[in-house]
Amino acid sequence: MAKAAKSITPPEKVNDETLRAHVGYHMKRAFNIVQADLTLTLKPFELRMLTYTALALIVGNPGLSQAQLAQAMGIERPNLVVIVDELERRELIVRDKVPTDRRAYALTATLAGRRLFGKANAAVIAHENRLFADMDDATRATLTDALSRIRKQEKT
Amino acid sequence: MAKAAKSITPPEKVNDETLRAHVGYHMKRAFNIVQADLTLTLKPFELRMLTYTALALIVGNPGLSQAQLAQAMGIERPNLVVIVDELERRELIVRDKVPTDRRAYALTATLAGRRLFGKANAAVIAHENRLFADMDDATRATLTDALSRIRKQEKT
DNA sequence: CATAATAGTTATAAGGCATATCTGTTATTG
DNA sequence: CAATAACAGATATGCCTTATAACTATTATG
Repeated sequence: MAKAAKSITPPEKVNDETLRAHVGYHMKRAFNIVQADLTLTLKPFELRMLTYTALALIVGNPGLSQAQLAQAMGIERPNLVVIVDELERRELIVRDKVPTDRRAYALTATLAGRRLFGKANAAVIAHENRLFADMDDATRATLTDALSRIRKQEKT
Repeated sequence: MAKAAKSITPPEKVNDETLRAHVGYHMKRAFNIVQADLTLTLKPFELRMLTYTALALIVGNPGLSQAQLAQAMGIERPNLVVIVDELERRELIVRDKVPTDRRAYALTATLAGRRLFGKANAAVIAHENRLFADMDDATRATLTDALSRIRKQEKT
């Protein structure tokens, strides 16, 4: 009974029974933790989740257009612009003109970009191994599979 | 081959193999979908995820203080103020003075608040059943359990 | 060719979240 | 017990994420 002290009004422990009945509640709580840890993990590389994700997709899809990238990231084009701006300014990627379509840019990672991504990605893998340390591979696979099966509903 | 059209540069389908190796990536994608659907679900009640959550916790913990609520929701006190303001303005909750501690407020849901929450919560349950329709109860339990086992790491 | 559609951009706004700071109030402690 | 620390709530402020509207330049279409 360390510091029982002065319990203001009702319970010391807040009852969240109603919310715990919802899967989405657990998803949010878990993701908050993962996200916070990921932010710390990426900080040494001066990357945020969004810039890391964009860089990952550009590295894995050389020549990608901004519209494709925005679509893949599930964000709107205007919001992607500043992300691509930042990666370009840091010379991690280049915006090349597409000869066959002068409206579009072909995004490609530079050598520095690929190198930084390699290091950042290794850190992210370590971060995940740390966070999911007490979760065996089978459970981890089940978790991943269950999550990836959640899909948008068709609007009948 | 419906609309193959004019494939700008590289693939039609963006390769996110690297990202798919991370559980957090699947968590974010899945949560985005759940969150978007939840927003639509709560709209008829003029609730957002945060106001719904706050209301749920106040209904389930009558007399809760704002500090306790903020801590339970994992947000900072200043951000809770506006949420509680909104619920109070809509007369879904009341801020009662705590006689034993004149600094604190005891939050309690009004009858209208409890009624609205009842309806909203039923809608949220329906929303989850819809989203997780193709997931059997065992998988759903495994998912919930795996998610709730993700914990903040001790900073050795 | 006129019009629509597309790629990228700019401007703008709203929501979510954090920090610093302030006012009262309560707790601690020398 | 008076001085100080700690706490509850509130205000101000700023950053990040995301969305929409509207603009330019270019390409596609009827």
